[in-house]
Amino acid sequence: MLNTRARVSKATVRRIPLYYRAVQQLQQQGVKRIRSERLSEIIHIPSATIRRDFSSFGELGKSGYGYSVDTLVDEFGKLLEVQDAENILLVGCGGLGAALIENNFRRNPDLNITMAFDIDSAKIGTEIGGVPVYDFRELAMRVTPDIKTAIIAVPSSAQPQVIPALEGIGIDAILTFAPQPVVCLPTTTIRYIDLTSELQSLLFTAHHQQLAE
Amino acid sequence: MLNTRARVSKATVRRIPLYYRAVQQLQQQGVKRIRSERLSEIIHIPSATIRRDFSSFGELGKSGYGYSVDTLVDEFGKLLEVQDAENILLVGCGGLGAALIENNFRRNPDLNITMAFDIDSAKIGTEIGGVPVYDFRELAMRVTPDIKTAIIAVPSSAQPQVIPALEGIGIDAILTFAPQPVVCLPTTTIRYIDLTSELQSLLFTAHHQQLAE
DNA sequence: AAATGTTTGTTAATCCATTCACATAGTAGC
DNA sequence: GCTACTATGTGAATGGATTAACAAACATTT
Repeated sequence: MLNTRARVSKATVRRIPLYYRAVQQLQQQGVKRIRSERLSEIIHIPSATIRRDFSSFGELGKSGYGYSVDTLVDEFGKLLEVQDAENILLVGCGGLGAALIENNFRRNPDLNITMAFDIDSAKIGTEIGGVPVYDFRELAMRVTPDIKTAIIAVPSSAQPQVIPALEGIGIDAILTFAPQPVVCLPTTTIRYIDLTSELQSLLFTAHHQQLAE
Repeated sequence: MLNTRARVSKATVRRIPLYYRAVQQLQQQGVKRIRSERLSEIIHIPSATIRRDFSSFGELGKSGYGYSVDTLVDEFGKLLEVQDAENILLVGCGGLGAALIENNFRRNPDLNITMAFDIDSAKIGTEIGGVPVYDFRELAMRVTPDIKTAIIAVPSSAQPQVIPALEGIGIDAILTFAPQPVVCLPTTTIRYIDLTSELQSLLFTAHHQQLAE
């Protein structure tokens, strides 16, 4: 069923989670079939974009019918590998880090923060939302080999020390909230979430919108 | 000095905060001039992109010299309007909301969360990091007219009630952590930060990278 | 002041993504 | 089974952003 390795564009990859979430909701509502036109209304992505995205994963739909919701849930689930849980470690148990642990992607049982690290001795040895907090200097000792993914919530200044340490223990996917751009191995996939930048560029757009309107 | 309203692309807008942060740091280090080539090494954006972005705000540089760091700090500061403080309200004082308030964009004195709202009576009336928490049902009563910006950190299911209420009191810029897409007024600028999607698409890329490599 | 070297700003080329529009293939009704 | 619909998947057109490459502008040195 999977397409002959048609290249999946980066823009499409960023939309997979949105598709997955939407079709999951439809499935829960008992909806059995969905047209691209109708899905477009729900998630606010043009129907042509939806059809092109979907077609890059194979011929998921049927002409004159639409898509089977169950099929879509299966296919996107496979793409996102939701069947086997992804264990994740988190570095930096300040306000943001602690909030992320508490939350722990509760809606997605396949995403688990299983351990956390900090250098603050007041936090080391404690638990946050059931997740143990270890000394970051014991990283290599504490980490289990199934963990390939890390979330970084440390101050920007500390990040340059954190990344190489993570790469040293086999982490190859990093989500970081420290905006400081950083050099990492070519095998490491890194993504930045920069809250200040998001807010500033949002404000820029909002304040300059009157010109466009 | 400002260019004759050359259109600023969306991609450029998203980079302004990065530029601003970088040139601020250079200024603090006492650096007086910077070439696009050198700046490129620092922020990992190609020098051609930097020059094109900068030129959309006017002729900021000088051939054979580069850019004056002070000039850049001034210009980007003006673009981001950092001189007058932006007061922000936050809705939803759960783990994430509380962490955002505690943090309160401390590095950027012009960004201030000045009040917060929740519907949990245990939180109403308290303070978080010096910011008062009010009853969301008193939104119209409590909000001051200088506030045009809101951050939403409520569960997705609650968001459809929150947005119209905010628009009703004059909010026109919204940053939300609830991924549920939502209809809002054409005058409202909204931006989503979807942590689960970011993580899922990161993992997709990381897991499928071996094919590309 | 002339010559040499440097770096911008921009034109042109390229790349990537979105959108249009429709032939094709399947559905639904009779 | 035949006819009338319907919605996909995709070639072609468009649009937006990035990158290459270089003429023009300025700095610096002699």
